[in-house]
Amino acid sequence: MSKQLDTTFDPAAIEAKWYSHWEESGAFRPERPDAEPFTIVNPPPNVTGSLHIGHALDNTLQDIVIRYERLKGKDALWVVGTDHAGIATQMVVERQLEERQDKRTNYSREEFVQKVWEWKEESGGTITRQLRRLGCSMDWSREQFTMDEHFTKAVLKVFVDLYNDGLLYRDKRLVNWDPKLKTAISDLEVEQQTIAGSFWHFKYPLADGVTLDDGRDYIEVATTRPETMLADMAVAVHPDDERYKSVVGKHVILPITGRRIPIVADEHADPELGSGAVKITPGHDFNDFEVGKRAGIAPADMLNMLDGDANVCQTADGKVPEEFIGLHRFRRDGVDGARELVVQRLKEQGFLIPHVQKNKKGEEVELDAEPRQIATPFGDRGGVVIEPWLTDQWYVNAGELAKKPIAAVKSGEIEIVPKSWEKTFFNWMENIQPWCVSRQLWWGHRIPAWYGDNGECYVAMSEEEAQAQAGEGVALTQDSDVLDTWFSSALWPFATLGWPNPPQTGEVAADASASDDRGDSPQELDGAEAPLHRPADGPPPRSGEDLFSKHYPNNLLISGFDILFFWDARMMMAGYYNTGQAPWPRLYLHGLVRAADGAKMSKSKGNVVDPLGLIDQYGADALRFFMAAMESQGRDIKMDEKRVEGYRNFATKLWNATRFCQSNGIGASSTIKAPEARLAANQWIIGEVQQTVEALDAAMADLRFDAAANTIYQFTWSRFCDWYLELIKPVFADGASEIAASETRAVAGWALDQILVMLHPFMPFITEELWHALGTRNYDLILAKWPDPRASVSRDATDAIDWVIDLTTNVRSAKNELGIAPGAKLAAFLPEASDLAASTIERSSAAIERLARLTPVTIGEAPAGPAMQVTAGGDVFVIPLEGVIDIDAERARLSKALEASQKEANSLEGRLSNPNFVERAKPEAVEKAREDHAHHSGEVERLTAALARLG
RNA sequence: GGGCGUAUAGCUCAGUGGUAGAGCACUGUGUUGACAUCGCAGGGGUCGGGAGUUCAACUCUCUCUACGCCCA
Repeated sequence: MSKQLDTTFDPAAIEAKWYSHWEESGAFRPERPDAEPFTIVNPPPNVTGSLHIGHALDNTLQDIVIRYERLKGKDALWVVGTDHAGIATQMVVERQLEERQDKRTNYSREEFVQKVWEWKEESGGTITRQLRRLGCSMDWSREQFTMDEHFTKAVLKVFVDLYNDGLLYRDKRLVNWDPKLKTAISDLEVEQQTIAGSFWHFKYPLADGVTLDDGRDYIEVATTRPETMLADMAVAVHPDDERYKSVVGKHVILPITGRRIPIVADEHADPELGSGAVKITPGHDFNDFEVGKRAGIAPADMLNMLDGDANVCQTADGKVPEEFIGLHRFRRDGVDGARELVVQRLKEQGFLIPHVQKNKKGEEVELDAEPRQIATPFGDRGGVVIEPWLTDQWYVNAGELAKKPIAAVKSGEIEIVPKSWEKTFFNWMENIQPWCVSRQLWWGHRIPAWYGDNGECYVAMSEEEAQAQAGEGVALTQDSDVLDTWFSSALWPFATLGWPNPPQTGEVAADASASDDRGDSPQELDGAEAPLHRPADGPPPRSGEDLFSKHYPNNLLISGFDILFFWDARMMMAGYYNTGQAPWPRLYLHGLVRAADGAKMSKSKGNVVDPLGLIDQYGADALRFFMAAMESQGRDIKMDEKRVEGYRNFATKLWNATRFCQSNGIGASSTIKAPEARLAANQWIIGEVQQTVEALDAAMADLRFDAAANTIYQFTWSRFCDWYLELIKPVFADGASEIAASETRAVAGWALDQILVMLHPFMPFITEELWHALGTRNYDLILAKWPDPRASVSRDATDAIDWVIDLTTNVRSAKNELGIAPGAKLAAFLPEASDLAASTIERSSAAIERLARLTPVTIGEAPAGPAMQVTAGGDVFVIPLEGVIDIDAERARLSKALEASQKEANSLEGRLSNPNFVERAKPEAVEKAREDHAHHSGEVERLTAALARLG
């Protein structure tokens, strides 16, 4: 039953209604057991997060794809869920405790984790509600969480498998330690920032009376981190450095600690840099760690001088003076730390070499240190300087796991779109380092490793299995760490589909054979055109369904490029390792959404645009369309609210066009195939629909979201609304042919339906509303069938309409330039009519009168007197203008056109007279040049004559 | 230091080996009861600079400049 549409379109009034209708009816994953599968997994947002503009982009693109594939009849599955987000979530809960002057360590591990679960229950629905507001058609009935029981089981299995295959191991080496969060983090979670710092130069006195060749009794070293000298274990010089050759193998006595350390030769020391000698602190610097190992120092013997908070602690040799113990590594909150005290003591003892520089007046001044810009590592979550720290952690042999993904991208088995990211991908994957996967947190997947009294390690799925390995009576303690969140999310493409459980053999979709009672309703004249599918009676679950077999590998992954390494690459590694297959054949990477001025959005800058605010203001459809239209491959999107507004206007335009149709008896169409049409305008619009579907399909196949959006936008507004609706208005005038009106109602209703289907992936809410407003439907638009016009339209008909459009545009333009009232109806004469002109004037006089406002149109000579000339295709109309004519204005108009044609003709003439062009250019190009030349020459002739006639 | 990307109309951006398009903004105008969240018409660009390849370059190659991002 069609219903009268309100005169204004109010997005808020329809969005909630349709979303809950879709979700409740199971439309997001209709029962299609025999259909080709199409699968996307959603990048799981942090469970306690909320929707930001980047999510809006990412999810809009995915929803467009999934709705498109669903309309094309596929068994489209969009897997959704949330990520437990170890560090982020634990931080949120800890912050809440802090607000109450409470802290995590006041609780047992179990109590704290319980609090996190409570918070997850409380806030976990926020982002999923927001995704619904955006219109995302995910399969909520199977919503996943990375700490669900089945998912956790998969995580443990992968850990155990990797361990048993020797690809995951425990190792003592330097890690990136975040002293604020007190956990290790991976290389990817470290961000290098350049900050202002200092470069100090010190004297390290040589031991045993040794001197350098130049007589000095010390070696000069320089450092940006003086505090680490408390754990120095060597001084390195380049093996070829003549200045130091004589002292290699000798020793220095460290000031402050009095530690006796060797001078070693190592190529790490750069003779060009500073003095050429560098202090070596293997326990607190990644480069020094390697130097230390080369110098024969075992990691276990490397001195450590910092605790987990990065406060100074006693080294194993007990040489750190008491006054340093407990100091923070450097000045913090206005309190000096070990760095400042080391500098002070060295200066007092005469070991500081001052930095001399000139001040503004040109006078030499002495500073303790040289000011410098220093690349400094920061933790991406905690925001404090990372401390390289020697600990035992679990590592994944990423280099081994990266091999298959690299080969897959090289061979094209996995396509990265846009391709320009491939190089970045290879660059990282080919230089990948062992991945530190253990985290010293409480919230997350606990590492399935148990230790015996003597440190023996047992890795197993459960404590029982570990106990079985260890044997009776061995007391076991479980590793207290949890896994990196990305270790689990790497399994998302398959663990969400039931992996590793073998498919259940139970009855599959018992009602699959339920009667097929569609297609026989009066609406479905074309029986074969029934919708392929319909929603299940209720949402799944469908026990026994083997999702993994059917939906893995997935078909596509869409993500921001910012998580290419964090997530996408690791899914590839996990996919190949665990399933032997790529997780998906295609990876689409989109950019960032930036603020209007191009700056990165950030809370601290206060330039964050809230997508929910935009939805409130313009509607979800407008925001979605904006995202699609702006998404060209490989470029960031700048926020442009005016443009969102423009797409809200587009929605209003469609709304009003539909109201017009309603008021003329145009309603829901009954066929998917284009209706039979005789009238030129109707044939023309059918042809236009056909072209639009083809262009849209091509754009979607290439994932050109901008091209797809623009295609349907232009068709709807510039073709359907601007021309077609105007062309058919005369058909509904009083006294017009009922046969013509009837045909036009059928075609217009059909064309409008095709618009709704094609636009639906981009603007799901308004299209569904209009779909139902136009008449009774057997199924919702979300489950309709993609256009398939299967029509052939006559060239004569489309030429006729193109001719009318050309005529109309030219008449309007001429009137405008001559200052003639746009509404004025004028008589026109066509001295020499082409066949096309003659038949079109015959068939479409009403349209010519209404649009071009020419009536009557006479084929024959015009009476003598002032007139203007207007062309349509090759036909030249003469329009007498006695009384209203402004001869000067018409002369100016013709002169301008003449000048343009003359210029074109000259240019083409030049090209055609160049033998090189005629001989060597493609024949089509030459032919086109000839045609254009003929046309412009003709115009020159015509316009010259017309000007002469004006006098 | 290495890698990648971008420079096209006032703004935000598409684009193709045969001398350029969209949306917004701007100017003029308002005729037909879908729509002023609109219609119609129009102005506006030596496609960052330079060189090369080509009959032909905004499009391909090199180079320079500016900006951005990633990695070290």
